[in-house]
Amino acid sequence: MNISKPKGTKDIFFDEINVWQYVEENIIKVCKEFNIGEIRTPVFESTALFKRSVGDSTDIVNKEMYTFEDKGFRSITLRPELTAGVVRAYIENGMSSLPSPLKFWYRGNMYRYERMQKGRYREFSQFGVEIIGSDSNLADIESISVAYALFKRIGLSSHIVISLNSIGCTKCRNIFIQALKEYIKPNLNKMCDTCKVRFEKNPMRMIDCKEKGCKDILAKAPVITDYLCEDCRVDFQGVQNMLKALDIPFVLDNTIVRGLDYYNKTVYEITSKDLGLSVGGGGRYDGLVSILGGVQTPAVGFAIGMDRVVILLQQLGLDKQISKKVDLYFAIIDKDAEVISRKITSKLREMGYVVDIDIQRRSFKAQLKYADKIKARYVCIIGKNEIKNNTCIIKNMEDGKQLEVKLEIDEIINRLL
RNA sequence: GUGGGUAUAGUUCAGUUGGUUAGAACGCCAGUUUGUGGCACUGGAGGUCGUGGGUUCGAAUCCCACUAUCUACCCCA
Repeated sequence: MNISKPKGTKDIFFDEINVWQYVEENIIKVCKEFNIGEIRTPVFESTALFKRSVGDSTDIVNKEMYTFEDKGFRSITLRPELTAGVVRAYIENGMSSLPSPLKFWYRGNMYRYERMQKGRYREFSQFGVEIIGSDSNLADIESISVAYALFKRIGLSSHIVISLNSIGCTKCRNIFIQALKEYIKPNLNKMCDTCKVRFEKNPMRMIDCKEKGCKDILAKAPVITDYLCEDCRVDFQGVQNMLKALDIPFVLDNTIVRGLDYYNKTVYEITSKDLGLSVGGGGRYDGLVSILGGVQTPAVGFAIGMDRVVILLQQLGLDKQISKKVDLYFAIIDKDAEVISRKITSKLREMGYVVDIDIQRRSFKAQLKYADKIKARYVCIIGKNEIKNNTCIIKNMEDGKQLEVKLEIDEIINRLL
């Protein structure tokens, strides 16, 4: 083998794929319960879509996109996130004329050209929900509820923290930015280089700078929540009250500003204490639909990093509980049993049992050994004697006890517990 | 983009001051008498020593570059 997978990608199989499927199955269940429909959009989109939506000054657009020119000289980008694609689809398919609000969920691979690290890949998978058309904070609540319901369903709700903040509307945010800049200005030369650039281009992003010097200066900086206009303040307070009433735990964190430009009002990040990593985030993006050429439409959404959720499940040992088992393995010791055992096998499979069968004509001993290795709960043995008597032997692999029964579906099923 | 570590069998790793045919454990396959798994014993398969250069009579071992990987930044999911 001299060809290996591209940097930042991975192969998923065996135990790990079980964990992925476990999460995906629960996503489908939860979304169905919330009456959220799935949407699938292209893996690649026009580069302009992300430049306009995610924002020119963001790291994603500046240095992380997989962008290339196709044979028709179009600039194409592998999606680094999916909100932009969903909103594009919303506009392009005239969904504004559909009953509002619309709720979509998605699951797919995203691509960002980044240096690899724990839980960070160049091809990674996100699950997300977008609610388009409601300007009420009940929509914010709904989206947070979905995220929380999923974590609860997969047994992680006590391992995550929802950090909440409001970054206001355009009006009050601009007043805040003025105040922030005035405070920073005298100390600007002490700040890091990226902050100096952000001071001009995207002052909000200075707030979550991790640089020590910047942190010290920002510790006493004005706080966005003090500058919210009456509307935004009431809206944000309403979100908090509602979450409390619904017993969805959260903490307030005014350093959360999100790395994408399209957010406003309530934003949040979901982090794992065990991993020390963000596993998801979201918020309101009332301006995005109009930025992309649609009529002004309010919207909220979030995305969860599936890779990190899977890592979290594995790290907590929850993955072992969801490993899949084989109900019944057919050990065939006689050629005359090959057809009949296969007929029974397919009937059992149609009934939903997980059934495996020898496909190698190996020795009986080897077949039992194999059944043991794939963790078969029972083995059905059919050899010369059994064929002659029209019977089979059902062996319980846990206690080793076995019983001869008639070679009939019902008889076999009765032995499987 | 920046800093540090690592790279030998499917996996986890040994490999002496550079010296014949590169090892172990686990895993895999098979056998230990004819139809019974886990335990034990025996045997077998499996390695361009990450890639390419260089030093040397001789390189898994020393030097350089590249690549991959892990980790901390940056940022995020």
